[in-house]
Amino acid sequence: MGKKVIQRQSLTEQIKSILIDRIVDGTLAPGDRLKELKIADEFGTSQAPVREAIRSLQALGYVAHIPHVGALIKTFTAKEIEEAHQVREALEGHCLILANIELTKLVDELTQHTDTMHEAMTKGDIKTFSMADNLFHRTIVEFSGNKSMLGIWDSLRMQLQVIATIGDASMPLEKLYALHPPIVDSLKHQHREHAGRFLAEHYRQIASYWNSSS
Amino acid sequence: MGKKVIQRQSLTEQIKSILIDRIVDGTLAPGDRLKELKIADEFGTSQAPVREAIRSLQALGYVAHIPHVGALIKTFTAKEIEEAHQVREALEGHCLILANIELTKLVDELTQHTDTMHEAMTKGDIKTFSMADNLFHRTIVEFSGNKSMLGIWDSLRMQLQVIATIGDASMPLEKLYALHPPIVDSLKHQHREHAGRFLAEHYRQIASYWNSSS
DNA sequence: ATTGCCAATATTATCGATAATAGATAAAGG
DNA sequence: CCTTTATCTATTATCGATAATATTGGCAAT
Repeated sequence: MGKKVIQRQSLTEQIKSILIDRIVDGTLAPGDRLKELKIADEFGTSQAPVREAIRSLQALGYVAHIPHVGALIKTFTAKEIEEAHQVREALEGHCLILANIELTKLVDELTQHTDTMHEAMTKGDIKTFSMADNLFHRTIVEFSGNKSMLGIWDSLRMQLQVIATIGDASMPLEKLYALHPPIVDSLKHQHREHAGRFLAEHYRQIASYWNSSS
Repeated sequence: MGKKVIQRQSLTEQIKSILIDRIVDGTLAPGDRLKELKIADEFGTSQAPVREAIRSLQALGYVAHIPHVGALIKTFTAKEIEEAHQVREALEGHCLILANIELTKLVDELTQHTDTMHEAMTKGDIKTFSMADNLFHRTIVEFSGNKSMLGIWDSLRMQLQVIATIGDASMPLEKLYALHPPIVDSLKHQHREHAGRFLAEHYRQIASYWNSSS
């Protein structure tokens, strides 16, 4: 005990997390410009820590920095979004088919998520559904035990968040839901190749919906 | 007369590329510490642009930043290196099997690289061999047309460079070379699934060598 | 109206200096 | 002799101010 409970976080870190919160919750929308002095003024700091915080955001893929112009919250083209989907498909597919994982436990956890999705679907609760959907796929990568891969998977959140929030581009929950149980069932029977194929089908469907509405 | 050769690159950018060069060519070795004022002094600038350049390096995965301590050139654990391999395998595998690519052209280019590898092998030119090997795999991802994926693939260069330079941990060139033609041949016969399997085998072999020597 | 230029303004990039912090070293106490 | 605490030092973190650059809006010429 007696350790300093007050973990003093650097200004940069504090500013960074506040800005991330704002980006994630939409207070700062894609295309918005982050003005260093304005933010510095708001937090009562100098320009330096704000500048650093913004650089960190750039590293995390939240903003794009243009010299002598500043940082803009990233906007993604339809192509970039599709590309991100493909990357996730590649990573998840590899984990399903080749990674060294405990299938039984994975099936248990995935089942939980499909259950949640099903419940949210009947209630029409899009937000909960999206979260469970997201967790479903993340869990697959998580179970591979490959932290680097999970980090990369996570780093694509910005690109794919768009779809989750802009509802009209996503398919009906029923269709979306239906793509998941086959994956779990295949795994339940140790048919990892099959699971991989269903996963590919899952992403193919999403892509076609996405393309038809963009 | 014309204007001076306008120095359109910011100090930050200039410092950044110099530091990257030094990291890549080994002048700055893993574990080395980057001292802001020392570097600033060397370049005759203030601390600020150096600091920013270092932040960029962090974003690119070259250094790890520890608060109030500074930036250290990244060192990777055996596990992280293995993880990076798996990520590349996942991405390349996806491109081979599922991406929409021009197989004929890909085969052409891959053949060029295997030829280069073969020649370097007979000469015992490890460096050229490594470069061709690297290009071989990069080409697979490049042909998918997925820029985001290629960016991620590239971002793993640091983790895998270690193996290329530390020769003793890599397998004999002959063995390493032999893993590539089967992939090209499968593609030549449109057997993309086969190619994928040979790719997996390729990475499996490398992993086992890596493990036995670490 | 449309284009190109220039001044005015807003904003980033850089500076030099100071404050805060971690790590090393020396001093004090058992 | 060892442990703990205080002091010193090297380095990062932050500051306020200035320089460099982009953007905006007005004005003139066509």
